[in-house]
Amino acid sequence: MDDTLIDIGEVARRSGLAASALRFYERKGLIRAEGRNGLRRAYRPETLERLALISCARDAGFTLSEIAEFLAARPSDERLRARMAAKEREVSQRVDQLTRLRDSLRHAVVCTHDPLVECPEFKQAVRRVPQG
Amino acid sequence: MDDTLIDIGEVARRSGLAASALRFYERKGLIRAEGRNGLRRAYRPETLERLALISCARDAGFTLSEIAEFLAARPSDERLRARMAAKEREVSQRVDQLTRLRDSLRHAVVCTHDPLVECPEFKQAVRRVPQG
DNA sequence: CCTTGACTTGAACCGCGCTTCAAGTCGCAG
DNA sequence: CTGCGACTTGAAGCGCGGTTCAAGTCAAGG
Repeated sequence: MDDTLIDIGEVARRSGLAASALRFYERKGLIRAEGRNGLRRAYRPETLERLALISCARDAGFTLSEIAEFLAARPSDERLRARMAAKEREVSQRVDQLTRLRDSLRHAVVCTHDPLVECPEFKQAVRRVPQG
Repeated sequence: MDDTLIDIGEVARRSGLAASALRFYERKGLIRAEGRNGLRRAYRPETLERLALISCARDAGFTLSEIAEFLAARPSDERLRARMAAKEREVSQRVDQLTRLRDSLRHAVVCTHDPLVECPEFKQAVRRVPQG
């Protein structure tokens, strides 16, 4: 019908996600097909962008239902806005913690402590963050 | 017997982990009790430090078996060292991505786009990273 | 028209990281 | 000695994020 629409195989290929995952996301309300070509789902190309965002958020530790909520966010939803602000603080802390962990790993690669886990420099990763 | 050893209930309380999780970690080889008091596990206080490290790594997205490997690392294990170097690069990328996501969330909190997900500034989160 | 093969469905299954349960053991206070 | 309650075990169960399977549909090419 509309050749600007793409089918699930192509979306899978271009997004790097399995077709089964795309159907799963649809059941969860994260994406939807614009229409059908016979039985086959026909997706708008923008879906790829949306999927990239979904993958990013999922990698960041968001659950799929959180992502679904955030994707539906309207500027008037103050409760959701507050949840996003909370999530922002959470992500900030994760950034700090991951940064320390990265530094520890970086050190581990050249460390001679035996076992590595005993190295005080390595243990930096686990340093208490103020207001943890 | 040895009152420097602490029992599972206290470890649970002080680590914030459930006793069931501690037994689970033991089965997975992540921690071990120094001895037993009757049937009861008796842990060395250093276990708490180790658990903090485990929690940190787990929050960072390491699987429990990865963590077990890394905890056992000896400086002579070159293969493991290489895996840690790889993990370091992975963590670096996650830091970058999370940083972008944090910035997007920060913006989302004050954004007026409707729906939010259409905001170009918000979409920064998903910006392609060179050599992704 | 007929085959091919990518799609469709719902349901069952998976690995991970635990938690819960049932049944039993034991240390310690009274 | 008698509870009590915190511990012990193995096995089963759970929520998440999907994958796999069986059986069926259908579009397009030869």
